[in-house]
Amino acid sequence: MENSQGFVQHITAKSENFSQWYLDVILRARLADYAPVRGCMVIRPYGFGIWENIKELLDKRFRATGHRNAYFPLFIPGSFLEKEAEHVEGFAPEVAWVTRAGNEELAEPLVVRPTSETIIGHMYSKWISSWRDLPVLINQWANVVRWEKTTRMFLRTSEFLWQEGHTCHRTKEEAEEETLKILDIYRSFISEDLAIPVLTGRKTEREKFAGAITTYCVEALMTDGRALQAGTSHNLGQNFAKVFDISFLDKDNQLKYVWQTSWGVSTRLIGGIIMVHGDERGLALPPRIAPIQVVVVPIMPPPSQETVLNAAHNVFERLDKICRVELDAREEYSPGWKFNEWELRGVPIRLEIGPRDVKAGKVVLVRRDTGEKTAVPMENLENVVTDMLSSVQAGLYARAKRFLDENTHTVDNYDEFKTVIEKQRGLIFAPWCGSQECEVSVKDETGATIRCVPMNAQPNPGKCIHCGDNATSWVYFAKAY
RNA sequence: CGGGGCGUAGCGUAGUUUGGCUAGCGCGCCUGCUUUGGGAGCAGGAGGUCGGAGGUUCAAAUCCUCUCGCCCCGACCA
Repeated sequence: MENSQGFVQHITAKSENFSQWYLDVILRARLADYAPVRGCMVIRPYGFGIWENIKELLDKRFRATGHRNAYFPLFIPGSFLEKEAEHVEGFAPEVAWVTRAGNEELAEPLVVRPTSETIIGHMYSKWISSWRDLPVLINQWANVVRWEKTTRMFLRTSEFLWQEGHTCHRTKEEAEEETLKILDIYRSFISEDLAIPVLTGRKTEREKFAGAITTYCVEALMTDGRALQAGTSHNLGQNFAKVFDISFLDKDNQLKYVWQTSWGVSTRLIGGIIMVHGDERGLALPPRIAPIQVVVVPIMPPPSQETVLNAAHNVFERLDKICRVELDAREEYSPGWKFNEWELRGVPIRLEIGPRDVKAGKVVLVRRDTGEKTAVPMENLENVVTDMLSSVQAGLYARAKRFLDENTHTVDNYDEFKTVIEKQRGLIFAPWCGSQECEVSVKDETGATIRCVPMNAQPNPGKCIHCGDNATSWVYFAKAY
């Protein structure tokens, strides 16, 4: 794309100041705005449109695997949170409390849910009594509140939207299978629908969910070289079942605790989309989740106004049957202004139609990922648009995949490790002895954390990057959001 | 939570050091005419009391105290 700087007058250069660029894109593309409450944001219609598409596509995948949606209360009795030791310790510092209603002090203070394991566990203990009641496969789309000290739009806000799945199983094996099944749904959803390549793996003891026995995760690499945890799937074992007494009589007439899982992704995914696909011109949205997939911009100098507008309406009607299309016929903005605006807002395909095109029976298509322009005969319109939407989706994925590959470094000595983290960032694949001491030391000394232990860890030779003892596995390190 | 920076019209800012403001400018907005294939032009017009509270002073955007919020770097964290 030539002259890319000249067109973008309203956002900070991505190469100059990534953080500021990120915020500018969000505000200028009208994805979200600051709320009058500390750490909170308003998700505007365009940003919420992305979330609605994410919801729809993910929900389909959940339903297809037997999950059903439900809704549990926003308020949780304060005492619930304290029942699971690790869980309290993990969440206590960031929990918001309700202690008063009107002028009355509440007999038992309530917490605003930071996550729903406890209250759902409480209900499950009422609902489950026999092995025939299992499995329970419930998901909830909800808001949660975590009083974070440092907030950042979409990545970490005091309140955010997410889905949380909570399941109960008869056996340990079934629970593990569910945990991994969900991890795979996340992996395929994020790579196929969001066009973001991810790593899958297991969290270390230090990084896992408070109260889980194992946490699996999908990690993505942002274009500033930092990793983003995009989703997690936890095997909760029987920790919560024991605390909330979720038990059942098994086939062998023995009373047993259920085996549970929980898993979630949040509006943070939108932050990931921005940071993976965005460029100097602003947002670039993968077609599958773009609220507007094609924007029709008519170019109508005076004598031809009616002809062009009619043709544009006709094109709109045709495309409306096959994709999410919008006609931008506003007269108060020039075509050039609209081009820049819709690029900033990340619309995958722009369709230009002017007097010359009408005369020639063509339209011009411009794709957001490459800027490439194509003149298309009117009669092929639907086919070409459909193909181009797939092609943009694939193009964005390919570009992100190339970036991930080029920024994943295999390193086996600590000096090189430190240099790479400091100068190039990205992911570092390195051997680790498995001790928390080394994990913490590396973090203190370099700022990098272990993002995940890969799923199919081969028996690996090698010496721990930090202490030099025999490595138990090769793991991915990165600076993370 | 620590260090640094910033809050003046919808947005971006000048003015703050050295109080004197009737707060200046650009974009955007409104009206009209001309325009329309990469952020159109001209003319006219509306809009701010300087994040908030208190104080010093004849006089405060400007000085002092407190407070709220945002950004950056770090710490912490699902």
